[in-house]
Amino acid sequence: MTKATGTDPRRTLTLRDVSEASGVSEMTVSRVLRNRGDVSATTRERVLQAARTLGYVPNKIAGALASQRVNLVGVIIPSLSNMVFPEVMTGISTILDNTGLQPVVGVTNYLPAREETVLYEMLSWRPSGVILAGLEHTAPARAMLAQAGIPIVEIMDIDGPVVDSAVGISHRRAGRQMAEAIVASGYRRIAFMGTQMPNDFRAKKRLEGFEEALKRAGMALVDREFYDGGSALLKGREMTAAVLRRTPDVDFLYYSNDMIGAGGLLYCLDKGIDVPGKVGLAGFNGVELLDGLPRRLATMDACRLEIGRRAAQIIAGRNEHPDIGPEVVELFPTLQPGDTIRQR
Amino acid sequence: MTKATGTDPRRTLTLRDVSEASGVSEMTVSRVLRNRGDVSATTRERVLQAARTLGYVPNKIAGALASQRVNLVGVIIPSLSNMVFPEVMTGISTILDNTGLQPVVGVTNYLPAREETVLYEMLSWRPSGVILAGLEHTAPARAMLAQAGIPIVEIMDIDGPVVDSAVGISHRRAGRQMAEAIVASGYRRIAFMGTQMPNDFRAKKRLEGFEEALKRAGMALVDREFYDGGSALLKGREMTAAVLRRTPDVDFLYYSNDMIGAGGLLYCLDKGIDVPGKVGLAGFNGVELLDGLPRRLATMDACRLEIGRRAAQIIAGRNEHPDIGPEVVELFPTLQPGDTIRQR
DNA sequence: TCTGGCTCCGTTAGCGGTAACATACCGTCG
DNA sequence: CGACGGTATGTTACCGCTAACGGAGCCAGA
Repeated sequence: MTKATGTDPRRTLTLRDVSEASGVSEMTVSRVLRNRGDVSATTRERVLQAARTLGYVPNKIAGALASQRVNLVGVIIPSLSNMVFPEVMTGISTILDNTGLQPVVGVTNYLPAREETVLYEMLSWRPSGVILAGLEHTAPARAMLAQAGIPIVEIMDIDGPVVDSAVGISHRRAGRQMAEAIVASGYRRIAFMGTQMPNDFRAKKRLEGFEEALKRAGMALVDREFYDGGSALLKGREMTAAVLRRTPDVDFLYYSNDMIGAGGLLYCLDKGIDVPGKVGLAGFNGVELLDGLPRRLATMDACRLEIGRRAAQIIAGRNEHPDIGPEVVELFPTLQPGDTIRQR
Repeated sequence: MTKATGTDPRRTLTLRDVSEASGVSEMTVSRVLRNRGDVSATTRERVLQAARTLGYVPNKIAGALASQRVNLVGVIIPSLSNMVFPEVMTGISTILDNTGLQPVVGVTNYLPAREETVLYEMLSWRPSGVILAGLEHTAPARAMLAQAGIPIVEIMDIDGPVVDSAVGISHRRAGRQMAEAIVASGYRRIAFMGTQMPNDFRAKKRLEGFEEALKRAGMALVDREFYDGGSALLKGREMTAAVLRRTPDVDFLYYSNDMIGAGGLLYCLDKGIDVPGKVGLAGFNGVELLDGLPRRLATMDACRLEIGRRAAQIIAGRNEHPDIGPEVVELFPTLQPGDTIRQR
């Protein structure tokens, strides 16, 4: 920012410039621009006129410092390329748009250390609240959250201890439910495919729940395959090919997300495999993409939009009424059997 | 933020708290925490120790106001659900990560009025630079950009007048190139499918370029179909079905983006249509998704990652050396014929 | 006429940092 | 031994805005 001397026309404008141009005090200008306090209609008009012709843009930095109020909400998510998170963002935005609050996104790439850094950066802007994905954080991050003195909402997951508020689903239960549905449909030789990522705790919990339910039914996974990086759709194809080759008598393929599931589905259809007769498939998430596939993949909706909305509501509510306490909201995903689990 | 009286342990900490805890002046603490100026190793250690145990998080609002420096870069994009933009974001992040600058995202939903609002909000935080998609802005937005006195980079498109700097491709040329390739492969009855969105100027320019090249070859589109909203993959199927029904002798389907193109491809394969023999297909963008499809859709890479990188480089460079002037960078997308244009 | 209560607007004192300058302390060298 | 330069720290004056309060002007009612 060029800081200029004297009458440089490109010097950044301040309230004082507007106040001089309109012949009132800075305070009155401030009041007009914030619609706060009583100002006569004529003065208001004169000030607005001056501000417009000058092209004045208020300095929120100074405003925030003086008022101790920052209309930002930090949102910390693992990734933007997952589609899941943009959708959560949409949910958050729809609510925040009516509140004067504004989301600011930070991305961690599933790295806890990065989450810590991003959180630190965000908190240093003194936001009105923080929404962050997951329950697993580094110890310093946890300490910062506890100290921050602002509403914190952990989203997506509720299987674990919560710092303050939380909105999410039980991934463990989701995995269990899917396993139960699969077993109930008569499938017996079940394989799993998913991401390698050690820090995708939610995928891990789903798998745990899944295996737990299998065990309870006296069964276990007959094969498993992991990937990391690359085009999920392609990886889904490749992993499916690998599993079918290695374990030809497999009769169900459970994918940790819909994208690789879709790849697997396309592969099976390519190969002329009878789906869901010979092999059943299921994914997780209910991504929009699935609607366009030749067959609807069985999946579970992760309530992403609703999670975003509820989280934003908690922040907005506690911002208005600071005496509201923390809250933990569990949402319940619905199983959508689609066309890739046989009905009995 | 709870503002507290007296010795409330949850009062937000300030430099003063750290300075008292470590027995030095606030200024010294400030120096330590910013790694600036000379501080003896012992004091430094003592200060850091105090800051850590207190859990002090600096207040960037105050810092920014005092130093007239804000390490934020505003990034304004039309949408997060397009995949194109997350990828641009990735490009931006990789560069900014090494500079101490931090991206802040704003989303416009392809609404010019919303872009204006978002821009105003961003500028009111006095960022070090702004990156925004497209060359089309409202008059007030354009005025704000011109006034801001910070580096501005318009990205994605270079077909038009630039406010300051720009990095992008010529969508008109891209459309033209694709048309030429299609015509050269012997296709003659070509249909177009794309979004309805009146504010997706880049898609519009591609179509213009496309039609222009057709015209030059003595041809014209034989059919066209638009959609808006919904699952792009599904819409691609539906539109393709509609076009094939309405214009059975069509021999090429040009899609404004790869997602609907993929839907169209899946539809054609479902129906057993000979691709690319009887009908050829092409999209635009080169999304990762395509790698997993049964056949590779012809497309053009829009250089998204590189656009993000170059834009960020411009901001970072001009931030370091304010005397560097504006710059317009044209990138050249490459046509990837894939398997859906017949080779001759 | 005076009081009280409005409406409208100005003054003052920060918010929590940092730039720029001042200062204390030390060793070195002419 | 005093002037000098470098290092390590403190002091002062803001940055641009807003909370809180104060005061002028005006009208109604006693």
